Parts: sequence; C-alpha cells; structure tokens
Amino acid sequence: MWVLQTPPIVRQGPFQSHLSCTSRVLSRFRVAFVSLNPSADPIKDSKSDNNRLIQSLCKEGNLKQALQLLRSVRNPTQQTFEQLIYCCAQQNSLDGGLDVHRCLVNSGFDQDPFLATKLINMYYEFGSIDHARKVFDETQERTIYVWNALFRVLAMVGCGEELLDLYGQMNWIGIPSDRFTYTYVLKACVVSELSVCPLRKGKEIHAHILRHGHEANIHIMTTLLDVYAKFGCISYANSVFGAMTAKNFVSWSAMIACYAKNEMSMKALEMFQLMVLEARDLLPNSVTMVSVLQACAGLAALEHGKMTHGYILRRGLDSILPVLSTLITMYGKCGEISMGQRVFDKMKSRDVVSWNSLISIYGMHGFGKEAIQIFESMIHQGVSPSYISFIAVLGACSHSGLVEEGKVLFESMHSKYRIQPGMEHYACVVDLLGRANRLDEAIELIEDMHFEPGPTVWGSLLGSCRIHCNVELAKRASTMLFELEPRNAGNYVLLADIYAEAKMWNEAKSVMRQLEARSLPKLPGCSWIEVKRKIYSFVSVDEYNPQIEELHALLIKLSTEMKQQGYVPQTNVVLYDLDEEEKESIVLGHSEKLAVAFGLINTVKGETIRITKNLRLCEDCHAVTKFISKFANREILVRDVNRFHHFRDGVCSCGDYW
DNA sequence: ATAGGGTTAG
Repeated sequence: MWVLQTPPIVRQGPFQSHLSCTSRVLSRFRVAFVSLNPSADPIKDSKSDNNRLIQSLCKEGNLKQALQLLRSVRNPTQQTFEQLIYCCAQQNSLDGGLDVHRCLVNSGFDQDPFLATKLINMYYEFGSIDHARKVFDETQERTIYVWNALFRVLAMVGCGEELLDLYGQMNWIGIPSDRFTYTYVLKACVVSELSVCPLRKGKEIHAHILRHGHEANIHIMTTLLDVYAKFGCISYANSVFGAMTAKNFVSWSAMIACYAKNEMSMKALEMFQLMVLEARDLLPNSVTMVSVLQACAGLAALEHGKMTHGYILRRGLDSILPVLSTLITMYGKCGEISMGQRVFDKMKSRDVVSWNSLISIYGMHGFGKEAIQIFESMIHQGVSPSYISFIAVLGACSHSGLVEEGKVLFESMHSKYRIQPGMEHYACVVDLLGRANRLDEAIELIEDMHFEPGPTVWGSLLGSCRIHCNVELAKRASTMLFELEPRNAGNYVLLADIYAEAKMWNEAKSVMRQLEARSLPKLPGCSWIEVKRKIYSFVSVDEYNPQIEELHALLIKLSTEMKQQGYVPQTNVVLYDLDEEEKESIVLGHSEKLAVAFGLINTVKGETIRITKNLRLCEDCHAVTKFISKFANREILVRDVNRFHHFRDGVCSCGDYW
C-alpha cells in the first residue's frame, strides 16, 4: 500500500488562523459576486444562492472559485459539501480535498455519516488510505454505509488483514452485514496476503452468507463464484453456480472465465455453447467474449476462434478494445500472426494493451526483431510503454536470442521510461542470458537484484542450466526453488533431467525418490489438435485412445525410416532405469508425437497440422517433428508452453534455440 | 449513496 505524504488534518488552532488569512481573499470575492447581483441583499439572500453557486461551480469543474466562495458562505449545506468532495476527487486535488474537509469540520458536519462515506471515497481516489481510515475512526455514528465505504477502500488496495479485523469488530458489536458488505469482504480474501488461509476464510464467509439467508442474491453469489475461481477451486465455483436460483449473464460469464483461466478451455467453450443455446434470453457481452476468446487461444483452436470472431462481428462487439486485444492474442496463439496483425491494422483507436498484444505474438513466434520494431513504432506514435510492454519485448528478445538488444531495453526501462524492473523482467533477462549460455552474467544479475528473487527467476536459471547442462548452478537454483515452492514437481523433474544428462544416475534417482516421497502431483504431458472443428487431446502412452494402434504403427514406421537416415532416439529424457528399447518406446509414445501422427492420418495433404502442448517440447519430439515435416512434406505448427515452432522442410523456425 | 464477470506477459 502506498500513502501520499500529506499534512495532517487539523481541527482547531491552526485551522482558525488559516481561515482568517484566507477570508480576506474571499471578502474580495464576495464583493465581486454581489456586484453582479445588485438587486440581492448582500448578506441575507446570498446564503442559499451561494450554496447553489458553489454547487454549479463544482459541476463545471471550477474548483478554485468554488473553494473561494465556500469561505463566504455562513451555512454551507450537506449537498454543497457533497459536490465539493466530488469535484476534488474528480480533479485529483488532494489539497482541495483537505481544505474542504477542514471547512466541513468547522461547519459542524464532521459527524455526518453521509459525508463521512463521501470523504472516505474521496481519500481513496487520492490513494490516501490513512486519511480514509482516520475519517472512519473519527465518525461516531457508523451507519452500514460508513462501514461499507471503508471496506470497499481496503478491499481495493489489498488491505485484507485490516478489513477482516474490522469485519470481526463489526460482527462483535452486532451490526448486521448487508449484501454490499459481503462482496467487499469476499474480494479481500482474493486480493490480499492474509495470515490465515484465504480459501478457508472464503469458505467461512460463504457460511455467513448462507446463515444470513443471502443465497439468492445474485451479486453476492457471483462474487463468491469468482472467489473460488480465483483460488482455482473449480468444483466449488461450479457448485455455487449450480446452486444459484437465478443466473444472469454475469454469472454465466464468471463461470466461463473460471474455466478459461484454470486451464479448462474445453469446458469454457462448452459452457458458452450452453449459454447461447439454453439461456437464450441472456446475451453474452464483450466481457463474456473475452473469456471465450481466451479459451480458443488456450486450445489453439483456430476454427473455433474464427467462429467466435464471426459471432463478435455479428453482435457488433468488434470496436471494444479489450475484445480486439484478446482477438490479436487469440490469432497469435493459434499460429496466425498475419490475422492478428490484420485485426490490429483495422483498429480505429489503439491503447497500450493493443500494442502489447501485437508485440507479444511476434515474440512468441520468434520474430524478435519485428517485435522490437513494433515496440519502437509504438513509442514513436506517442504511446508510452507499460510494465507489461517490457515483459513482452524482453520475452521476444529471449525467444530470438537477441541478447544485446535485450540488455539495452532492460537498461532503458528505468533510465528512459522510469519503470522499476519487476520480478517478471528479471526472469526474462535471466532467461535471455541463460539461454545464450551466459550463465555467469545471469547469476551476477540475480545477485545484484534489489529485492529477493522469486521462483520465476530461479526457475529461468534452472531452465537454462538444463539447456547447457550446468550441474553446479542447477544445484544452487534448485535449492532456492525447493525452499520457495516445495510443492512444484516440475522443479524436481528439471533437476533430475540435468543429473541424467550429466550421467549422474544416482543423483537423478535420489531427486526422483524425493519427489515420490512428497507424493506431489506431476503435471502429465498433454497435447491437443483441432481437426474439422473438433478438438482431440492426447496424453503420453495413451492406452485408452481408440486410434492408438494405428498411431503407433505409423510412428514405428516413421521411426524406422528415420533411423536409416541416421536418427538416434534421444532417450535421456526418460528418468526411469529401463533398458534402451523400453526407453525408446516411452519416447515414441509422447503425447506430441501421437498428436502429429493423428494429424497426418486425419487431415488432407497440404493442410497445416497445428498442435498445442502443455509443457516444453522435448528434444526428441523436436527432432522427430523436423524429420516428419520433410518426409511427409507437411507444415507442422507446434505451440509449447513457451513459444511457437514452425516446422517446414526439415527445419524449425526456432533454429533449435528454445 | 455502495455491488458481480474481462484486455496484454510468463
């Protein structure tokens, strides 16, 4: 939380002298005013008129004159103060706000709960949370509006601990929560770092809501659904959704967003179908469509994406910026940069997010130079880069190995654009240096960081150690990672991989034993392919796939051909102690190869095969796909968890650098 | 008087 440095609110003493020194100015003003209305009695009638005049000055945004006039009014009304407060908030004038606050106290409105809520909101607009809290503390008669106003502020800035403490006090006093209170308290669980388990707290509040008979309130229940969604508790979210007696399009959108954000894109699309077909009276809006597009992007389902684009056009939602940014990203993630570019070119107005979307799709396809050019033309057109612009452009550099360019950009971030590099930027640069085998520079950068490096930074380093087989540095990175995220199985697998690569079998085995002892869930490798608007998914060594025999036969045939041309299966990714033949069969059963084989069988010649994968592409799959692209004369597009690979005629667009 | 779902990266 950040708080503006502001002078304290003074009630007596200095306040009086301040008034007396400004009253001279005001008396001059009053003369001017009165002279404009010669018929009015200068003292008596100006009272109500001045109130009205202040209010209209406020509405015009003329804060300065309104404040001057305020001094001359003997009895300002509640409405006058309300308008003044709005005006200060709108003009972002903290000084004005403090001034109004002082006058308000002096006029005896300091215990008015209505104005207290207005003041709390005003101070929130200025970012002065301490002032907002002070208003709350000094108000004796705390109506539910006053409580809710402060709850709203605390939830917005992420002071969940403070909010929950106050909420406890409120319950203790016996003030009943209303439907607004619950939404703020729920939101606080998501946005704040709590000392108690936030999910548990959420469930507790869920119980309060049910106990007090709010289960039919659509706002509360939708917020609750969203809270569970943000914690990744899909089944809880779904059961809240199912239990809702009335659902509107926001509830549906929240449920779709829940699936889209929790790697259940397929479910999200199904939900959208249901919404369109079953809940006909509920029209999806732009917010709904953003989540639907994200789901299409998640699956790299180009046909679904195009259909969704068509729907957006028909519904006239194609001029809404967030929709367009998401469309650009969707096309990029479906492998169609040119379509993304076309959406961007057609836009009538663009914001920094639109630019960021374009930069990042070029980046993930390995067009680093182009991404930098776009970044530069954005600046040239007067759009200042944001925190995320730098993540996008630095990421682009690291996918293309543009080390020097990336370093210059990283340097310019603070010196030229006054943006403090955050964790994500460090993670990008560590990745950039690490991939280029400049591991010593990478570790130097980590040591120079002005805050504690988090798991993403060490993760980048460990990934680079994997590529360049640096055991010593890998030990250091993994020690940190095991401490920071002990439940992430991926780190153990990566370290074991590195040991295996270095033929340190005992160490590799011991890491895997540790992993098993902790019984952590390992993310299974999974690949998808869209064929004729249907999405098919594959897991490694997929015994239940109805076409598995046919797929295997094709892969064995291909692998035999490849071996004749000098291909050697790269089985070192298999960490189990098996003989070479068994290892080969495991590698040949990788989900990505099954998806490629499925694509070869089920699509026509000349059609691009598009595959998505939830992990990084393994070396063997990479080598095999290169071969197949030449042998079968097919373009194959693979999106792994980091980036795109375009395979054509035996080469990959990543230049074997990924 | 106050409220619910979303945009870009990794």
